[in-house]
Amino acid sequence: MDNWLRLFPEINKLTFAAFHKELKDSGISSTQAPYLMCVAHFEGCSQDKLVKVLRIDKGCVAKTIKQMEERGYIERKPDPKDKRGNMLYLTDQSRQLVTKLKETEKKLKDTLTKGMTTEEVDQMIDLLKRAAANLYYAIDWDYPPMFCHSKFEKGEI
Amino acid sequence: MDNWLRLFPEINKLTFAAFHKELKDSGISSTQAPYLMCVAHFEGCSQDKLVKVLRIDKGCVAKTIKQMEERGYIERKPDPKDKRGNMLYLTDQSRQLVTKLKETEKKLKDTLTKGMTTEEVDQMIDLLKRAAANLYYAIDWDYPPMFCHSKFEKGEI
DNA sequence: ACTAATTAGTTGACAATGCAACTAATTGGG
DNA sequence: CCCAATTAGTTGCATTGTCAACTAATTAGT
Repeated sequence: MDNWLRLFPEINKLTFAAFHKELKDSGISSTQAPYLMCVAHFEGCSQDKLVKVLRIDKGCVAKTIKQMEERGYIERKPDPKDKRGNMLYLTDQSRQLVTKLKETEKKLKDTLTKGMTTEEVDQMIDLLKRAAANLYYAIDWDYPPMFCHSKFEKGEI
Repeated sequence: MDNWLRLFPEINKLTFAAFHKELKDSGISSTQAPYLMCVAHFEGCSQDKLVKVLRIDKGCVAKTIKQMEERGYIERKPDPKDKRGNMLYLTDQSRQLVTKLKETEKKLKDTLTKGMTTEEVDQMIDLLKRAAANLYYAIDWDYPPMFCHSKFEKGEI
């Protein structure tokens, strides 16, 4: 079973497990963490932003955000410029969580790159970005990968 | 949103999408493909083998394998040496599918590594294996990653 | 300005996954 | 040999995710 493609789900699951461990008693699940981080980074953004950045179905985003709003982790205001849209914000409660999550992310990066030189880390990131871009162009998917600035307005992603 | 940790779920989703595209009319879903490939590689293995190799919950494996058996993609025989266990086999139907899946995997690897030198590909794989191992040791999970032979009997994974 | 196409979001059906409780078989320590 | 611990697998429940159909608002073509 020496198929290196399996390394991606493998690492994915391991990082999820790490988040899960850290967030056990925080009131938020490891699957919701990316939602929160995204809102933190793009405060006031639409739900559609999460769809594009996180590559999660819009139906799922709608349900999850609704739940997170009910539990007090996200505030949703109607967009004055577009009556269809919502604008997403952190709450006081979730702002603390975000700082904690950022620390967790940092720790996770340190763990993952343990024993690697800075050159190796840089090259790994570079290769992964190229891999993501390659896949995107081959697949003809809706949105370019996060790190492909090409089609995105203002290069804000 | 320049967090390179996001590259892992990103690439993961893109590869899944690629498989999804190829398997649209094959009778099997892109989530079931890994199950099939694993049984192909370890014919006669137990369900627990899939749990360890694919890092999927045993309950989920039980349900999915049951469904795949009903649909004629996997045959399940009782293990004569252990009355609790099953032994998993491909069927004639799924054997064809496996050859197709192997081709898809190969194409996907070619796509992903497009524009990379063989040295770069080798280094990427090496770095990913090290990352997976790092995470595993930090997290204290049940099973070592696929590419960590340490704890596995006979080095068969 | 009017219709057509697109876009943001919601909802419901359903598949996939994870977790916990459970059964039954096996292994190990005294 | 016997009881405790472990192991393989099943089942039910909750969460997360995808897909498709839908509403309502916006944009674009003519």
